[in-house]
Amino acid sequence: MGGEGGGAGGGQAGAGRHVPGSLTHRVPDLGALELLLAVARLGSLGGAARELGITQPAASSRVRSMERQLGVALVDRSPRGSRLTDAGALVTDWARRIVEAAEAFDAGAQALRDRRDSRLRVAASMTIAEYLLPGWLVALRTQLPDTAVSLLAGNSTAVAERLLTDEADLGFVEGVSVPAGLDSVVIGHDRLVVVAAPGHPWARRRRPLAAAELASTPLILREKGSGTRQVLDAALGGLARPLIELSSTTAVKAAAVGGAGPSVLSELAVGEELTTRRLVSVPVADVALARDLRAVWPTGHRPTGPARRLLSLTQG
Amino acid sequence: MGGEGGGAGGGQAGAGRHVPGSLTHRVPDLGALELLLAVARLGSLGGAARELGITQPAASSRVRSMERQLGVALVDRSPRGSRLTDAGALVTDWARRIVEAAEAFDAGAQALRDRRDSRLRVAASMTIAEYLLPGWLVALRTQLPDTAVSLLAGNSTAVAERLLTDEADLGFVEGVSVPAGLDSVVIGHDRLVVVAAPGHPWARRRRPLAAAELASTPLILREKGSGTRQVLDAALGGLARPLIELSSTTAVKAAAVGGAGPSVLSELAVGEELTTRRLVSVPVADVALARDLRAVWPTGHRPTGPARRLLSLTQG
DNA sequence: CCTGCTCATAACCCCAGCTTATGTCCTCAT
DNA sequence: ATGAGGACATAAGCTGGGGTTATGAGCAGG
Repeated sequence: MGGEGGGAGGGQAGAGRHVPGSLTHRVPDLGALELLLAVARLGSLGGAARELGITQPAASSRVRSMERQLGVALVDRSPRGSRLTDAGALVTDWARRIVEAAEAFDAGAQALRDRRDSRLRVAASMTIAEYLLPGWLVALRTQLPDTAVSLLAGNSTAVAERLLTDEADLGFVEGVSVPAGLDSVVIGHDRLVVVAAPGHPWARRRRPLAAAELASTPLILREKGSGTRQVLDAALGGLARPLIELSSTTAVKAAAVGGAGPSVLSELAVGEELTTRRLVSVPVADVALARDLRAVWPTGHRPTGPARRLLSLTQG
Repeated sequence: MGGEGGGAGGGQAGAGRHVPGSLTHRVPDLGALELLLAVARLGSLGGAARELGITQPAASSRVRSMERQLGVALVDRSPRGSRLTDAGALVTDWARRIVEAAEAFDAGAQALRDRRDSRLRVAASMTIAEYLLPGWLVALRTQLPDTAVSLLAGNSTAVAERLLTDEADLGFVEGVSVPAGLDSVVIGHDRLVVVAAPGHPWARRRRPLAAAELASTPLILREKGSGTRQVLDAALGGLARPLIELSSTTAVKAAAVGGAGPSVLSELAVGEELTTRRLVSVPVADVALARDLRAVWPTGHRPTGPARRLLSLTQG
């Protein structure tokens, strides 16, 4: 059952150097990955080729060069079809994650492009636009393939304004207060979580952390003024002590994962890291770090049509 | 501020069609995305070009064509640098997820290629190899850039055998029993979770589900014989009733997200869907769905060197 | 034994993306 | 002012990966 590989010619013995030569040279492009997924699903190179609208030789050669690039045999060709190797199955699963991320990217980008004149105009806060909306859009697309969605990202006030001036059909905001003139429904919660690398002492902690303790410990934080920083400061009473201040959520995450220290981040931003245990969430006692995520619309104008459909996708 | 775009020429009015034309034509390739991240980080096209080892005109044209492709202005060029547009910032965040998935892919693929003659040979069960290992390898690479890691995926018995015949330095298995002749340490838990689409009645449920109730409800399941199916059957006493049987975890997830019905899946497989609320976890009362994830090694041969380093990355 | 499915190989074509060389615009220091 | 320097844009020309058509070769089943 091993992740078998073999095949794929001899060539360079030895180890895998960490060549700086960017990913592009070591990871097949999206087209190839999609092709691989299609082969996995259909069990045939030719079939996959047909599905992607290319010819069979093209598919054949593409898969072959992918195998050469990776140095691993991915599919077992036989005169009556192709099945994935064990290694191929693994690779395909990893590939699927790339493709899913690409689909989310595509859905988001498309919404960003089609501004006015779309059949569904959504206005959303940054956090929601960043982490949640692409997934919803991918789902919506399976239900309403022909609905053009446009996305406008901004803060709560901007979202409210767009709705009230009828420049958007549906809005999403985070925070406790609902802007005036809008009806809303809670669709989820954004919780700030205290996180640490698995090696950090706090990671083993079972007794919840007290607010005072959190406030007195230097943390890896976003710069002052950022949304999450504001919430944290408010929850602690303006006391958060920075260990380092970084200007992007990603940089903060990277520092925390690297063990530089504990941090406080939106659950949405670290969900992945938590389930794969690159970061561990630390229980907290008496600090209010939860915010509601709400869908909003102008009072009275209950969402209908595509807006209603999107709304139903987001609700529990 | 709004996800501003504008710029990028006039051209086709109209909506966003859901052209089947594969992702490749709508999502920039990895090279372009890396370039965008570099521009975001460095604040300059030329700087980014230098970092990626290409020339400034190449970077300039690449970014431009990316903007043309997406129909959104991504960077604000000025004679003293380039900053991201608001829309650009959003796009960059989505791009980052693709690139991270690609890095995991790369780390995994590299480990799959470098079989013997590597300085660290890891044997892992499928689930761990699929969901956890790539992340660990990415992290390990930052600590030990020159260590070649090889990965062999199989079931517990295969992992044990590799370790005992000195074909692997460190193993990872899931399950309750530790194969004979191996020492182990628990590094995490894999819990099967009952999941449903947000619209499903169970999604709103607060009272935990009883085992009997779960056993009597038709579920979307992997085919009989799969790992997760076995665990579930065992926990329920061989009683799980299938609504549909599908042959891949992905297919099951897709069906569940689509609202076909509730399902039971590994927490690792649905972590992402849970945090973005495409799926909701249903509380369960009296069913034992947790398995330990363990690192294992031959009794006595405590991991040292790179193996120890990897182990420490995985521990809480 | 032929029909029909699979995959492989060969010869050719095209365009995306690279390079080098040069131009424009702005800023800052002399 | 004026010239040096940084950052981006434009213009040529080259190259290779990925596509196409055309054809061959294994294996299954009527």
